[in-house]
Parts: sequence; C-alpha cells; structure tokens
Amino acid sequence: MSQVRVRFAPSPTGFFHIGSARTALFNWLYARHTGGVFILRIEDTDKERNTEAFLNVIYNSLTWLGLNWDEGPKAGGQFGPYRQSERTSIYREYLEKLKAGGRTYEKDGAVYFKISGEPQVIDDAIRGRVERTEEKDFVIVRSDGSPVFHLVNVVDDITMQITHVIRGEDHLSNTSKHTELFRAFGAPLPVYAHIPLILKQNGPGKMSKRDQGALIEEYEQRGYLPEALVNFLCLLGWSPKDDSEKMPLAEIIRRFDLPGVNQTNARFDEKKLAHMNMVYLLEQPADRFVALARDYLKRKNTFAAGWPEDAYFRDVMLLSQPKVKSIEELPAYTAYFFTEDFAVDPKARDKVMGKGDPKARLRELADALKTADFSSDAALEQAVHAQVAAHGVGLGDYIHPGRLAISGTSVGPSFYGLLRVLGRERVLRRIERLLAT
RNA sequence: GUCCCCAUCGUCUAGCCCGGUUAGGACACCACCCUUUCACGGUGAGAACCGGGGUUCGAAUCCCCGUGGGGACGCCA
Repeated sequence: MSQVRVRFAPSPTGFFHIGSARTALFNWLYARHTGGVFILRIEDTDKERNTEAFLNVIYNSLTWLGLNWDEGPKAGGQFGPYRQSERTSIYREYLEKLKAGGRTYEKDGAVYFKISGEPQVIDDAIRGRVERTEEKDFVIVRSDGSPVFHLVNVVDDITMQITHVIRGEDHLSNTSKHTELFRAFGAPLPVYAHIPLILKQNGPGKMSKRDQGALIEEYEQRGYLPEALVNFLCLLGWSPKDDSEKMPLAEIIRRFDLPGVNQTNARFDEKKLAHMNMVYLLEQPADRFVALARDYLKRKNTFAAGWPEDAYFRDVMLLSQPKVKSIEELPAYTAYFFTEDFAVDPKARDKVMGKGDPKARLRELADALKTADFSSDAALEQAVHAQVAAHGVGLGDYIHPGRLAISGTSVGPSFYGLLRVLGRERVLRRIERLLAT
C-alpha cells in the first residue's frame, strides 16, 4: 500500500482552539503511526477574514504541542505552495476542467457547480457506510473571482495526493459536495474519517473559540505542559481500549488507529485536563519545572521590584513542586518567600494562636533555631526534635505557630524545607515579629 | 423545517462487531487512612446501559420505531 498522506487544513480566521488542535493531533498521530506524511495546509481563501497574526497563532500552537509538519509553510514540500491564497492558478486550471466537462454555469457573476444528484456513498473509517444525496448546485467561485472552500479543498486534496481525510464530524454533510467534485474530476476518493466533535462543558452545542478553556494559547500561558494537553486530547474521542490513560507519546503513536476512534461527541472537562496536567507536573525534572515557573512568574510580572537570585528562586520552586497542582498556584503559594510584607491569614492565626501558650513555644523554637544547622532538612528536623524533647511538648506546638510566623498561613511545603530555604535570619526575624504583636 | 451522525455513571470511557459480566477504569464528589500543615498517595462508598417494541432460553450487546443530543443546510471554512 502506498504511503499515508494526511493534512491538517486550518483557516486562519480566529484563534486556534481545542477542537482544531484535536483534529490536528489525530491527523498527526495517524501519520506518525503509519509512517506517513503530515501536511499543513492553510485555507485562506477568504481574504476578508485572514490576518498574518492568526497564521502565527497556528504555527505557534502546533509547534508548542509538538505537532511538527512534514510538508507545508516553512517546511516546504514538492506539492506546494501550501497556502491556498498562492494556488490560484491551480484552481483556475481545475475550474477549466469542470467547464470543459459542462459541469458549470454562471449566475449573478458566481460560478456554480452542476451536481449529478446521484446518491454519494462513502465508507467512513469511523462511521462506516454513509449515504447522502446532494440536492442543490453550489457556488464554487465567488463573483469576485475567488474560489470557494469546497472547490479548493477538493483540488488540494487531489493535487497533494491526500489519502486520508481526517476531519470533524461537522464536515460529514459537506462530504457529498466533495465526492461530487472528486467524481467530476475523475479522481479517486480519499478514505474519509469523520471524528466526533468536542462539546462545550456547559450548555448545548459544540465548543467554540469563545468558550471557557477553548484556546490553546491560553494553556501555554497558564503554564500547562503540552504533553499533558496532548495526552488529554487524544483521549477525547479515542480510546486505547484498556484502562491506560497516562501514556508516553511513543505509546500513543504506537496504539493510535482510526478504528479506535469513537463515534460519540465528547464533552470537554477542564477538571480532568487539570488532573492530567498535575500528574505530568509532579514528575517533571527540576530544570523543566523551574523553567516553567520562571516563564510563568515573569509573564505575571511577579517580581516587578527585581528578580530574586537564581539559586534561591530555584530552591523555592523545587520545594513547592510536590505540593502544587498547577503552575498557576505558584504566585500565591510562594509569595511569602519573596517579601517580608506578606499577608497573615486571620483564620489560621486564630486557630494556631488561640490555644495553649504559642508564644512561649515560639520562643523555644527560636532559641533552637539560633544555633541549628540550616544546611539540611534532616539537621533542622533534628534540632526541632531535640527542643521538643527538652521541653516535653508536642512537635505540633512548634510547627504550627512556627509556620504561621514565617509564612502567615497554615498551609505550605514541608516545615523543615521551609526553614532551610528561608534561612536563619529571615526565619528568626519573622518569629520575633509575630512575638511582638 | 430538510438531510446526516450519535446514544453506558455528572464527565471521559471499557464492554457491543462474535448475546450469558457482581456492567470495569479514570475525573469529579463523599468518607476513612497516611502526613502533627496542605497537596500527593492508599482504601472504600454512592453513581450508568434513554424509552418502547421485536428476535432469542437469555439483549447494554442484534433489528425496528420513538425520544433525546449533535451537526449541516453561506458567494464562511
């Protein structure tokens, strides 16, 4: 069998959204699975609505997701150009074929395609046999001379030798128009595979670019991991048929196939995506996590007053990595590491300072920390434990007021890690400050 | 309205093709355990075969009809 050639053909008329990304992903996965070719083609025949900025959104999002294209803009290829706005002579040539065959007529300045009216049957790789009869002639060239989607889509698929058309189910009823054209050109039909749509998570209808969580760029900006998004996305409408969920990309590629794609629309669930992202985040190597955190905090302008020292920043982030579910939690979670002017949670304060004699305990804790070895968590733990033994109190009698004093909250990373990273000076100063109130 | 597609927990899904399962997993939610924080993790609970007819000894599974959901009906793509 000849090599699989699939294409992703977005129109740069809006932002790149989750449905487009999933379509791109399925095409890419199928190409990689079969050792085929993944082609990026830009469908920019509607001059009114296209902008260069939107084009870059497509390139950036695909690149961020890791969906590299073998042929297309920037990549080149022997079937180019890959932007429809640059292929007008090809469309003119194919239009002539239709004219010569007597399959067109002009009305009000637009060129119409004369349908055959025969039932159009496809053997969809996902849906099986689908039959639909096209009932009306349709416009293939606008009165301003520009070719319409249906024409260019088919001509490009023919000339680029596309073997499999993997696209959203919203195109299923367009398919009869397309097969009419393929037949009029005397070209063999590609294999069609209409994948289910992604429905918005609240309310009726398919996900649109205006819906919450729809834009790919947003995930990049929120510090999501592209591999987590890819893993989540591949499970929307496809299943490996066992209980596997988190899978390395190589495994997804190996297992992905068209018969495994569902026929049912899937509702987008941001909670599950967030969970997938957390699982990936937890296992990130230190350098990657720190880089992600740095990019995010930089974007959030967290350190307007000046960027903290690299080593310190790294310590803070790595201390927090096992505790946060997303990069987005980091600014609030780590705020007190970077300023003395942090808020004290009144609820935590009431709870911690309301019973026993916490101030006496804080004094004892401070005494122990004055001479403690701050070079490791274990050494700090040992120092605190020794003080616990010396005064016959509970460990919690030190940890809870201590945490409140140095972080202003009752939640946070490991207490000893907290002490170590903050350092003796800051810790003692903060304890004294609370003692003074 | 016409045409096309679809139908298992709240959500993503396995099981359906090749009828016999305590209908499985994950997210979310709840409880408990772990941890003297929080999160992670662990254990457990609740939670589904859209309805009606057939076929069959037996139907989530096959067939039909409803109903529901989705999509398409542009000189948008």
